[in-house]
Parts: sequence; C-alpha cells; structure tokens
Amino acid sequence: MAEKREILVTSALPYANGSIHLGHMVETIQTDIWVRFQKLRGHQCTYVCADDAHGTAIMLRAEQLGITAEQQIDNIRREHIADFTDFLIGFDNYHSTHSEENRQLSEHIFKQLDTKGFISRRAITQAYDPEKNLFLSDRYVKGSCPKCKAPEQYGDACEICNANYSPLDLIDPKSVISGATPVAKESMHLFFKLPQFTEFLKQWTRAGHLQSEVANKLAEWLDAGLKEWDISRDAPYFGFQIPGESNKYFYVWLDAPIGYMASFRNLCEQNAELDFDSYWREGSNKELYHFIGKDIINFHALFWPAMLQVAGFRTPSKVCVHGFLTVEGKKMSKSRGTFINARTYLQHLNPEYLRYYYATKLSDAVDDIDLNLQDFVGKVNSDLVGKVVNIASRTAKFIAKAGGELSANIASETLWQQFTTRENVIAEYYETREFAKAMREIMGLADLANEYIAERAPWTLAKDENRAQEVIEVCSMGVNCFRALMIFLSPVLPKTAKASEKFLNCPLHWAEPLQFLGRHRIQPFEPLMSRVDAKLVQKMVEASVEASIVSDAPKPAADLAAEKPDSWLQRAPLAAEISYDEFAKVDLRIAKIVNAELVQGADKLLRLTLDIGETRNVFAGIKSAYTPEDLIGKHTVMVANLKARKMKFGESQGMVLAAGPGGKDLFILEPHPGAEPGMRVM
RNA sequence: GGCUAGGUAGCUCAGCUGGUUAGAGCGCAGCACUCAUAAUGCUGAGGUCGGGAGUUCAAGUCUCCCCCUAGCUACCA
Repeated sequence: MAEKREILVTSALPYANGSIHLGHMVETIQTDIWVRFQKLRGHQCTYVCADDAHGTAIMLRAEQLGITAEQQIDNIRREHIADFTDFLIGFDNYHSTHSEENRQLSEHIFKQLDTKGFISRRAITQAYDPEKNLFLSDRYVKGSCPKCKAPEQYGDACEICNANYSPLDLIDPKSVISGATPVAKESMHLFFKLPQFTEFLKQWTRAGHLQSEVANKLAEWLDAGLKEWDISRDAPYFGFQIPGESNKYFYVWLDAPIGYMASFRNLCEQNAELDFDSYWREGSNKELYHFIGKDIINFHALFWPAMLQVAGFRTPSKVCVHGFLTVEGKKMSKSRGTFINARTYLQHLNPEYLRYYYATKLSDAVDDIDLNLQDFVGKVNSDLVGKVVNIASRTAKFIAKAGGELSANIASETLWQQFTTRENVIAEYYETREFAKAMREIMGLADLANEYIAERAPWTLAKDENRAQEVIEVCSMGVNCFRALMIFLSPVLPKTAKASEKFLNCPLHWAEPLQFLGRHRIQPFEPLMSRVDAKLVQKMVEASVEASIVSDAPKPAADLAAEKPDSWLQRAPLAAEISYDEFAKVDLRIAKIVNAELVQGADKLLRLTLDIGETRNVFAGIKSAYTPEDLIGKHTVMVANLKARKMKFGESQGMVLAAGPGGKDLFILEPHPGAEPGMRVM
C-alpha cells in the first residue's frame, strides 16, 4: 500500500439558523464516506466541521425567539451534532465559528491582510433602517424598480428589466425587517483587494485543485474581472469585532472558512498527535480537502485561497464540489413537502439506507442527485439485503453445522481473483469520489458470489455425506466473499460493518491487499440488516408534510392540506407579547365585499373591492381557496390602516384576514350578523 | 415572465475527444431452485437516445431552431 497520507477534511459549515435536512446530508455523507475510506486504508485522516454561527440572520432569528444569539447558536449546535451523530457521521471535531480559536485566527488573518496592504477602507452609502437602527443589505430592502416601475424588487437589481441600482434608488423602498422606509447613511467599510489576486487565482484554479467544470465556471468570473470584497459589517451584528476599528464586525463569510482552521486547532489542543502548524503552514506536505456545495464555490475557490496565501498559510489541496439534492425529481422545497429533515428521517428509517442510496448516486461531478423514494426502497432492499447480506445468510448455516470453522482452501480461484483484481478499481473509485461506480463494482462482485453459490448448490451437496468437505469449502468461499464485500462497503455502512466483524470474528481491514481467511472460527449468523419498510418511508413523507406546515414557508402547496393537525399552536408558536397600545395601532374594520374578481395574469390573487364607509381596493392571495362568487356580498374583517402597497396589478389598500396553512385551506373571517361595514374591531 | 441546468428503456442512471446490432441496476414476464431476511440463478420483453433541420462517409455524441421539464426568481399586503 502507498505511504501513509495525512489528510485534513472538512464539510461546509451548516448555518446555525435551522435544522439539518437531507440536502445537508448529501455533503456530510459524501465526506464521511471518503474520510472513512481513507482511515480504512490506514491513512491519518482528520475530519472537522463546525456550525457557522454569525450574521444578521442569526441575530434577527434569536431576537424573534426572544433569546440571545449565543443561546440560539448553542441550541442549534446541539441539535446539529445529534443529527450528524445519528447519521453515523464520524467527525473528529465539531466546533463553532463563534469560538475563541476562530476569533484569534480571524484577527490574525485580517491583520496579515491589512499590514500587507490588501485591505482598503472607504465610505459607502447604504440603506439604513431608522427603526431597527440597522444597516440593510440589498436583500433586506424592497421597493419598485426605478427604471421599469416593477414593484417588490430587491435592493440590488430588478428581476423584471434587469436594471442594476442601489437599494435607495428604489421607488418607495422599505425595510423588509421593520417595514420602515430606509434612509441613506454613510459608513466606512473595509474591503479585501481581491483583484490583485487575479493572476494567482487564474493559476490556482487550473492547478488541479478543482473539478474542471468548476474551474471553467470560475474562469468566466476571473475573465470578467474581480471586484473588491466588502468584509466588514456595522454594528449591530452578531460576529467578531474587527480589531482596530470601532463598531465594525467581520462579515460572516470572512470568518466562516476560518472556522475550518479553528475547529482543527481546537482539536489539536486536545490531541497531541496533531500539530496545527504542520497542517496549515505554507508548503505543508499534508493534504487539505474541502467538500462543499456548488452554491459556495466563490468563497472557497476565490476568496479563501487568496486570503490563505496572503496570510502565509497553505491553500487547499482540493475543493470538492457537489450538486444539490432533489426529492422525487424536484428540488427540495418546504412548500412542496419534499423538505425532509434529518431528524424526521431518523425517526423512521435506518441511516445506513440513506448512506448507501446516496453512495449509489454520488460521483465527482457537480450534478444534482435525486432521491426517488421508490428507487430508494428497491435499491437498498435488493442490493444490501437481497444480494450482500444474503451471501452470509445463505452460507453461514452450513459452516455452523460443520462446527463453525472455515476452510482455508480457496475453492474457486477464479472467483477470488475477481475480488482481488476489482479491489484496486473499487479503491480508486472511492479515492476519486466516484462512489456510484464503486457501488456498481461491489454489487457486481456480490452477483458473482451469488452465482457461484447457486452453481455449486451447497444445499444439494449437503445431502451427500461424502461431500461434506465440499460444502464447507463452497460456503467458506461465500463467507470470504461476504467479508470482502463488507470491507468494501464499510465506509458506507459503518454500523453493519461493525456487526459483521462480530459475525466474522475478525476485524475488517483494508490497509493491506485483500487476504483470504485461513482456518478460522466464525460466530453464528444473525440478521445484519432488515429491509426497508415502504410504509415507514410513506410515514416519513407524511411527517415531513406536517413539518412543512409548521415551518415559515409562505405557502404550502394546496395538495398538502387536509392533514390532521396536532396543534396549531405548536405549529405556529405564539408571537412575542405586545402591549395594548401596540395592539391598538392596528385598525381592524368590518368590510363588505362589494366586488371580487380574478386578476388577469395573476396566479394566486383576487382583487377585492371592500366597503368600509369608503371604498378600498385590496389584493388577496386567496384565489386557491375562493372564487369571486363565494365572496361577493359577504362581510369580513380587514386591516384598514395598513400602508398601501403598490403591486404589479395596482395598489393594494389594506389586507383581509385569513387563517390556515394555505392552498385550499384558507379561511377568511366573517363577522356574526349585525356587524356593519366600517365598524371598528377591537 | 426572467435567469440557469437538463431531456437516453416503466424507474434511477452509464454512455470519453462523433465510428460495428445503444448499456447497467431495479421493476416486469417466463422458467429453475428451495440454502437464505418471499432472498438466489437462468432466459426474455421494453428505447426511431424530446422534436425538426443541418454538418459529416458516419451523430445519443457537433451546429441551429422549436418543444418540454426542473430549480431559482417574480403576484400571495
């Protein structure tokens, strides 16, 4: 076997703002399989990860929940670790970017960038929310496009006419957070002078660190010209203060990748065998692998190598990019109910099923992979249970009957040779992250083993006492094949591999070439893996549908309704307490629906004409639940003092109130008889 | 509507720089076996490679047009 490698591996840091879902698991399972493979081959491989714990979103989320940001990221981190652990992800360390190690490293790297002249400072004018006292990034401002007047555009560019502008150019801009009108406010920002690294990056991206498709994509970017990268954010911000500045914080994406280093340093402090500097210093001979999704290529293949290079650290050996997960052919989506949380999966199914299924789909390409649930059940059952485990199951009994000891004789050299020659092919596929091809090879060998057993039919031989030795040899052959298969599969199925070690009464090694077991006693066979119950898959999907209704999805799909709710209160926890005065600001009025009509070109809107003593034009997204005829002439309740909103189809002057998850399940309010248009609701 | 990916057997996917009768696994049908977690083995049916035009001696593989699908985004105040 080749010399011992020393490899540090990372998965992208999950954001400490939400739960782990099956999409995240593509990455961690891919990484974990690769790491376990390296360890199995006898290499020193260290796998670290952490929660990405900084940023405005986390700050706002904590505020919304009425807890501190620290509590928020603490809770989430515990949840993340539990999910990953139960999916058999073997992190050597799982840290947080909100840690002392990360603070020190971030400050250190920043100071290097700064003293070497790669940080520029200049004032920029940004939208500022005067109510929240918060600078607003482009995403947090909406308004009408100054060029084509399209309403509801984000602060950077118009989706309709493709105009580019700054948030404050919007007509009637509003803070997404508070609804306040943002004001222009100037503030000093710090920038990383990325354009100075163009030549370096042009070379680096072509130096074998990336898949070619990724390098191609980056080449477009590089040719178009890089821009300076804004790395500071003003207070209030949940993150690290920038040293030497007042009220400036590192942008979350500055310290996030540094979190890889921080997690590793934290591990080094606990493990004397690992030396931080020898892994990270410039020119290190250790390997550094980052596994990431295709959405964060820029951060890892442009900013990150440049930062590391300036700061005097080594750059990554490889950045391995994978695609997204689709479920049933569609991108995971809460509103479609195909958004399956890791925990929901675990409550119903064995993690190894998913690990194997993903393995049969993964390659080194950036393509998305699809989780087809029917395919999932079929593949796991027939490959793992029907083919692989079956080999042990159908031969072990004969060995046990004969005293439990295997024969050292290789009954079929031809068959065994298939295993020993494919062995290297399989290893190479693992190494290059061609897991799908590796699984195909392994299953091909399992087929050969089953064919061999069927051909030699030990159950027939067993009827002839004179052929008892043959029975043992054929079945020993089978057990050896099974052992080889479990060695090959152990990075994917660590738990079953462990159970197999007990059955085989020997450890599963793969640091040396495959060896046929000699005379060797094995343990009685016990079922190693049960079949996937399709009903449980169905239940998992149903549970996910329920969960999606709880979620903050704006609109669950219509066909997901009609689920029996446990508790609506549970699904939408009570909002923060308000005072009476705050409540009284909301002016609710009885309104008569004098007209309702479809809006041409709108999928979900109805135009309502409401009478509250004066006439109001209101758009409501209730077309999925009501026809105009259902509504005309009825009374309802509206928010009458809501600021008018310009929409594509006209101005909406208030909103009607409705309950329900969405789709067909929307229920507008209707007062008891006697209420008259214009009456205030208190 | 805009942007970005794709469209190969019922399903999930392989098919490199164009080159013999387009492949695999699952599923399906028939047969065999009955050791095995209704597992296994053998045989077979199934595709004009989204449509059209073009380049070429030769196209699933290149070019153009069209259709369709998915994702993101846009109307849900």
